[in-house]
Amino acid sequence: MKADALRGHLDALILATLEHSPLHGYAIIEALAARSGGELDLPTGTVYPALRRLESAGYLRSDWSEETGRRRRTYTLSRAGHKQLAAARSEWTTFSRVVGGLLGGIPDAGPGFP
Amino acid sequence: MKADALRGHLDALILATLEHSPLHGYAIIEALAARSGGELDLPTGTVYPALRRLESAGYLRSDWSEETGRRRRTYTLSRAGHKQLAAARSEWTTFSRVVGGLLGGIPDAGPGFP
DNA sequence: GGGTCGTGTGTAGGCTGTCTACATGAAAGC
DNA sequence: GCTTTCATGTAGACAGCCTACACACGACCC
Repeated sequence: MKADALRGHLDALILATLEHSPLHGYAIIEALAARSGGELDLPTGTVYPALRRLESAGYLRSDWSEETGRRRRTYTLSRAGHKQLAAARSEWTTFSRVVGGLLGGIPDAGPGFP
Repeated sequence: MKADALRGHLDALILATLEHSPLHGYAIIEALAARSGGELDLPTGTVYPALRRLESAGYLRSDWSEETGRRRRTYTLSRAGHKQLAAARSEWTTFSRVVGGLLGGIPDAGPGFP
């Protein structure tokens, strides 16, 4: 699945990924891939700018760590981020109901199947 | 709801709207508003370019009519359009399953809770 | 006769967010 | 030593939706 289809929903996915535990960028990509059953494979050039965007919007905080000898920037959901995630969930519910209704929708009125 | 969130799904909605009967642009906007329960209110500057895009992609055909004294361009779903709609439905199913799954989320599964 | 509202189609230019491609560097494995 | 994996990041291209505007005709009211 292309991230292109996510337009406007990627932020929510990232926030949701960080909901239970802080992660660094690379791990976020892996987590999304794992939790989607391999369906999502986001390029780094998509995720890193998104993280900086979310941080500058105040939804994430970041801290550098070097424990493993590798420098990692670990992102944590802020209070505003939690709030934003809740809002995003609600928006998604509306969105998927509307689109699903329109696409799946309208029990037929058309010529039938056998 | 903003059409901005539709990024990449608008085409599918338009095709679905035309599935059962041909409509002209203005009527498509009204139909989408009605069938979404007023949730969708697309600006003409979004829909008309989309229609031309879909036509030049071969998914729609258009015919001018002037019955009421008003010139209308009525769009009809082509065979390729029907096929595309089916593909879009299938994509939507995957997409909403994945995003819904990630957002609604997985009861944790995170390593290391105390 | 003039103003305004609803219907109807369309273009121009801007903005946002994703894409591809590239650059950098350290650790792990061969 | 060399390649792969982990890890972060930037630059520029591109698609698609946005706002704002322009045009035209009918109906209605004053």
